[in-house]
Amino acid sequence: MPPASARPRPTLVDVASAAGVSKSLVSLALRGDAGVSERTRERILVVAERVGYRPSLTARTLKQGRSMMLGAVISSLDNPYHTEIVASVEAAAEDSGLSVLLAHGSRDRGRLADRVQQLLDLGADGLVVVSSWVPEEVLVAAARRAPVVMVGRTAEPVSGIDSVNNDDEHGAALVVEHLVARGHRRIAHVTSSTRPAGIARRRGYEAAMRAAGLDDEVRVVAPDPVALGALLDDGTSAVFARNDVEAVDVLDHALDAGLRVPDELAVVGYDDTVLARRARPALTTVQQQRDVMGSRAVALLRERLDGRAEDVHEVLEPRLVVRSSS
Amino acid sequence: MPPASARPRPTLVDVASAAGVSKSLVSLALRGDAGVSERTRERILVVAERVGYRPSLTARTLKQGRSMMLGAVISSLDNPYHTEIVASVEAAAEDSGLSVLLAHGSRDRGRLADRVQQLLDLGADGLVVVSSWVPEEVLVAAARRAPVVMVGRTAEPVSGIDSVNNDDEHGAALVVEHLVARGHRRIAHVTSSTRPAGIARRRGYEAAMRAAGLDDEVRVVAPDPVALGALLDDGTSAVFARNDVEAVDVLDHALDAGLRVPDELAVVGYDDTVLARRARPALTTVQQQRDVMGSRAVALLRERLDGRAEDVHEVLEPRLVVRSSS
DNA sequence: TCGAACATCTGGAACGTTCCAGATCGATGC
DNA sequence: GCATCGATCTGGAACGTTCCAGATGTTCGA
Repeated sequence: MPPASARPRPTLVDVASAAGVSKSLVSLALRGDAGVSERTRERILVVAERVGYRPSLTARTLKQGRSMMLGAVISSLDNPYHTEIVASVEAAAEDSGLSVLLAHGSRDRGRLADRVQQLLDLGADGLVVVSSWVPEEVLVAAARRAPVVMVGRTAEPVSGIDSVNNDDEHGAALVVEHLVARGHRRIAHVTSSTRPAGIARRRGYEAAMRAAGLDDEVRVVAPDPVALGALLDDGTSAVFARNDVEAVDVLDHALDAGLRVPDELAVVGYDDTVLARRARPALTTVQQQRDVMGSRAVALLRERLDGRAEDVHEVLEPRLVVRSSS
Repeated sequence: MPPASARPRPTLVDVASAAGVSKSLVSLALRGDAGVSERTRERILVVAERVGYRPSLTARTLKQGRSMMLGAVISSLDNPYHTEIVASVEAAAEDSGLSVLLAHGSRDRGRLADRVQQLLDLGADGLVVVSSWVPEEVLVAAARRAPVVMVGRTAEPVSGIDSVNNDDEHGAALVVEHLVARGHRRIAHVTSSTRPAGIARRRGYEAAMRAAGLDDEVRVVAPDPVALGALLDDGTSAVFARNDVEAVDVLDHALDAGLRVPDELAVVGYDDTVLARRARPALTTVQQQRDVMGSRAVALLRERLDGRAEDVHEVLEPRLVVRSSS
């Protein structure tokens, strides 16, 4: 049953007996405790190295009741927006001496819920959720076990969950204002999303259109070929898509239809992912300060671990990034 | 120090005393052991549910010496090729009742080595490595603690590490043969890679060119603007890029330069990622059976856990996927 | 010279499981 | 009526750490 190669891994006791001291002393020495003489410490370090000792995080976590490890739950590995947030969370965690373990669960709510439980059962000290698909009640329950922060999604008022988000409504308004300033009036919004962020962006679009006196021009369409085809035929001069992925679709569609971008059609996205930079022409889009999101998320978790009880919801101001597609 | 909300989580003992039985019985009941009477089992399940009991994976792992958990190490979250492999590993692991924890470490060798150690220290039963940046000696050492399989990269002969890879040389040859059959002679290879897969693809390209009697046409250039510009000026009629990411760059460059693809320039990639499907025109590329890679990787780990001692290196045959860019 | 203070080290309990060896008890076979 | 058996349950050791309470030995001041 055990692998053929399985020499049982050395423990503190092995190091201790090899060095002729007690296991407690080995533990102290390896953790750099002050009350260990320099000579002994060095001898112990050498022996530990020689026998290939590595501490068991499992045992340590069990004893200490904390793991120095954060869990990150992510639903999509193929949306750069999510993965870039995770990367920024990792960077921030590392600065705090914490490490991050990722659990991935597609858009399957049940599976995502399992992954949340798994991270908690493993002893994660906190959870960063980068997914709008994890059911909120699962997170509320999770928050009773360890601090939870949602990134890119705002939690319900008194759920026990913190959140870091950008102001999607305002971001959408920035886009509309930009297009209006460029002289556009027929500005359509392309979205397929029923997720909170998508809804907020749509609301922001509609409000900004009304504010610009363009109530009659409000037009929301799905990103499917038929709807897009109709859109391009009816004199629409600018399209604001709910995210970069869908903006790129619109772009491709317009170029295939022989339209010149941005002269005949302006296209704007949201998220400022690598897709926007890579697109031809490069996409105008909305930037969400993802690096700040990561570090704020980690900061919020640490505050909770230090005892904060009230929920905190941070909202970051988005910035318009103008490129050549508008 | 402990969070204000911290009610210590219930343990087996709590459930046991609430149900008026021993902790051993609770353990047996929750794990579905046969020797527990139906009546008691049910009572225990109810009580466990009521007090919100969840087993500690940490304690279980410590006691059992195995975690039912695989670790996956990945260096880049933004290359769809890697993330799609991870997704296929996850699917395969789930079928075996194992879960997968991801550790991400960019292209920082030191950090990746740390992540490998962390997964092992946490008790991962096996490691899937989807990164060419983890130093091989780190993996060789890791393989003494738990089975390790590399995906998309072939291990050294007797390292104790298994691998699942595709035949990059053959894949590159397929591309060249396809282009030759289409009448191309000036076929250049675009690559920037010093990684094993990149090198093998280049070797395959060169060999296939020679086999087609095109020794004089062998041309390898870096994917930078200057080199690409020169390439497009000198009558090159087809470009084979080392992966889809770079193929898309070539595509953009060619289109920007006013070339028609595929009429004036054929472009072919490698990996068959979502990028290839999305590109305009859609990219001809090489498919690597990523789903098979994931399930073979998990299968190899399981065999090791069951005692296999010899290294196994699986090589899958790649398939050409012809789309409209060639 | 003696106790105190300090530096250094040790033993054992505890963390929450699993699992082995055995306890308990009613039913069964003879 | 007695040993045996099976079904059901229990106690305690063990996994590899950490950490507390204390042991040991050395040095110092008076």
